[in-house]
Amino acid sequence: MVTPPLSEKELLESASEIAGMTLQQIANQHGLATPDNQLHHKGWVGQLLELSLGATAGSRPEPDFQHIGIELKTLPLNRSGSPKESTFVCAINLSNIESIWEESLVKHKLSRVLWIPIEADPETPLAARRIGSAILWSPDSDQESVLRKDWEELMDMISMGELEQITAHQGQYLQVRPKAANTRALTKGTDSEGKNILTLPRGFYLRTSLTNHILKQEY
DNA sequence: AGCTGATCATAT
DNA sequence: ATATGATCAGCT
Repeated sequence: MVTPPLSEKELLESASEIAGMTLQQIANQHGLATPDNQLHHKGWVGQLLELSLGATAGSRPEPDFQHIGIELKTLPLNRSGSPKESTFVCAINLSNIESIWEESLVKHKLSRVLWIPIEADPETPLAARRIGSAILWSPDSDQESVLRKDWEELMDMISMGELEQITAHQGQYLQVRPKAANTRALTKGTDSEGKNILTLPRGFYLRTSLTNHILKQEY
């Protein structure tokens, strides 16, 4: 049982200690078996890192390191060392639509993030993948203005009942995509005539164009 | 090869 | 169903 970090400094020290280690080494420290692949274990790497760094939130809607206000995100890298996947931020509440960026869940979630790069070339077995150097990030003013513009455009459409017209092609850094168990999953929403409907749950995701900048900024 | 739309596991 | 953690896989 890893104790939660009491300060930002403690968290960064812990992250520094695991940099360079393999996922197998971390799993061994916690008596866990490494799955052969991630098809049925898509969240395994993220949960392993939560354990290793003493995150406390579990599945509660709170920052991973609540009292120091930091969110933990793993960042899978391809063989070129660039982000391989988009990053899920949060689900969109379609029955209580946010309208103010400053008060939005997206802004709060992204206010302070500890990114942990992880090797994720499919040719490298999961157990052998190495952990990279952590990056403690907050959006700079340029990044935040793009995020805000994307969020406002997308939320405007949602508030107009135009969710079904939104595609993942929209947004420079933020995009809207399904966030559901499958296409049969439903949540409450509103159509363009203001009528209540059931629709596919959606979430906000960060494009790799942003996470790639965050990675490169460090060098 | 990168991207979008679809999907997987677990806890509450 | 919604929150957490994400990656899969077919299409362009």
